[in-house]
Amino acid sequence: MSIQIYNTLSRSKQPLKPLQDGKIGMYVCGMTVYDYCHLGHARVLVAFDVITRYLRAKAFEVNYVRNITDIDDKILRRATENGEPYEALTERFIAAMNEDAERLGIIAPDREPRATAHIGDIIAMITRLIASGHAYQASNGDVYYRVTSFADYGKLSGKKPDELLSGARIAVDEAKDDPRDFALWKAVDDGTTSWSSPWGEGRPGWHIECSAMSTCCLGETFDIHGGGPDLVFPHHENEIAQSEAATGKKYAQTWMHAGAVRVDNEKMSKSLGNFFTIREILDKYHPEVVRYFLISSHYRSAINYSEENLQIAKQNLERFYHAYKGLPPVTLISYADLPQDNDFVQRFDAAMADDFNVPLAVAVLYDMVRELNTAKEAGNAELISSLAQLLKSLAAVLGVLQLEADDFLQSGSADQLDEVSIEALIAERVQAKKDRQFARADEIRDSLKAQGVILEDSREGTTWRRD
RNA sequence: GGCGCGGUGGCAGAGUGGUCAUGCAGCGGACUGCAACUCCGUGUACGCCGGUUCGAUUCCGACCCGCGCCUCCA
Repeated sequence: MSIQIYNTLSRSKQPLKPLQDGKIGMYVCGMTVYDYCHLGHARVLVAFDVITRYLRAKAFEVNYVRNITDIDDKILRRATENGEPYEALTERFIAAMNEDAERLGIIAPDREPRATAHIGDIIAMITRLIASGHAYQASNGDVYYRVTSFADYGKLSGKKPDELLSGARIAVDEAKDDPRDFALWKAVDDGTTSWSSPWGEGRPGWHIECSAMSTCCLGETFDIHGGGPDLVFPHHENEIAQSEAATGKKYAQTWMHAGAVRVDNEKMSKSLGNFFTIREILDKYHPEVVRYFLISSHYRSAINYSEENLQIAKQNLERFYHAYKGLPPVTLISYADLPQDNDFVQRFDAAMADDFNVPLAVAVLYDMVRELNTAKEAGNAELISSLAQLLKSLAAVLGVLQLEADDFLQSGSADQLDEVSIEALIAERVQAKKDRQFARADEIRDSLKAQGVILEDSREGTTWRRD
């Protein structure tokens, strides 16, 4: 069965047809590193992580490139505010980003090009655009892209150039020939944040770096270009204009965009100031809870951040990890080696092949959990073992459910009641129960519960988890 | 104003022209000393109004509402 992917360019699902058999080049717009990543960034990271995992599971050789924008007006402004060199600022936030990504279980991209390391490629592309009449140097020294020179301008975002002109929100810049034109090169000469170019000292505009880096890493035409929902226009539209005008070839085959993260039904964004950083959420929730929350809706639909929804994600994961309790060790099976005639495998794969329908794939996992729990009650060792192995192997494609049950269920912060004390109280309660002193036993259980520890009795003994 | 996306049971969230999503919560039962966990059972859900159809939540049209982009943002 072929994999169907929704393409923003065509506004429809299309079968994935790699340019080269078995290989996929994918470029995803990454971070501008002047602040901590927020949950919206996490959404994009997780979405394309799952996509990459699935494509690799299906034996595609994925070359995943995710850039880092490390030179930009916002970076420079923040560095000035802090009174530090901009490189110190960007290095710090790159490190923070890597830390956040790792905690969320994101597999590192194959390449992480930085804008400042590709100034030569950027200059080369701008030179090409000027030579072909798609760009010009203005009187202020800036180099601009001439939007009217590209007939297909607007094809990604569905905008018409004429309507952009009538919109009152485009600032009229005297230096530009046309208000719709955008900067490829900004003329500045401060000795520290500028580079030499045929047009004098300066630094690149925002959009050109991605055209240059993607072409550099993946070629002039490649398979998938992804990013956040607010990049469709103008960023990705401008990338297409630059790249296709420069090369005369189709740029990306498929454009994929993640859905927005909202707070109180409003988009979470820096400009609105209503964002939550990944690390502050991770202070309150286990990383897998955050990851699960982010994949529990389809990657293209909007999700709403709320404490309640995170809490529900936590409860959902608890159900999964409960099923793992008391299981024999599980060895993962690679996706290709899974039993292809198995109903769960087929349903899971069909869901994922249909534009990465993770919520539907997760529903399959729930069906497996029920069957696993039933097998556990029946004591069917063979079935238990095979279901557990299948469940964990499929979940690996989503990057969840890879921990040991207690590592998830008993995880908590340092200020909570320690394990030794909990175990001691459990031992005391076991004795009380044996002595049929149920009042004392219940007292211990209630006391632990008040401290966030839930006890569960079973034939095999008493286990605990944190609430 | 232009362009686009969406409105599914208490909540979250898939999906389909005609018996099931799934999870959480609720209710009933089993299990339990009592719970928790688990299992079984349980809901006249598809914004509104028309149209097409033997039959529409699913297709078509109008309307209402929400959201996004059009300016830096993932």
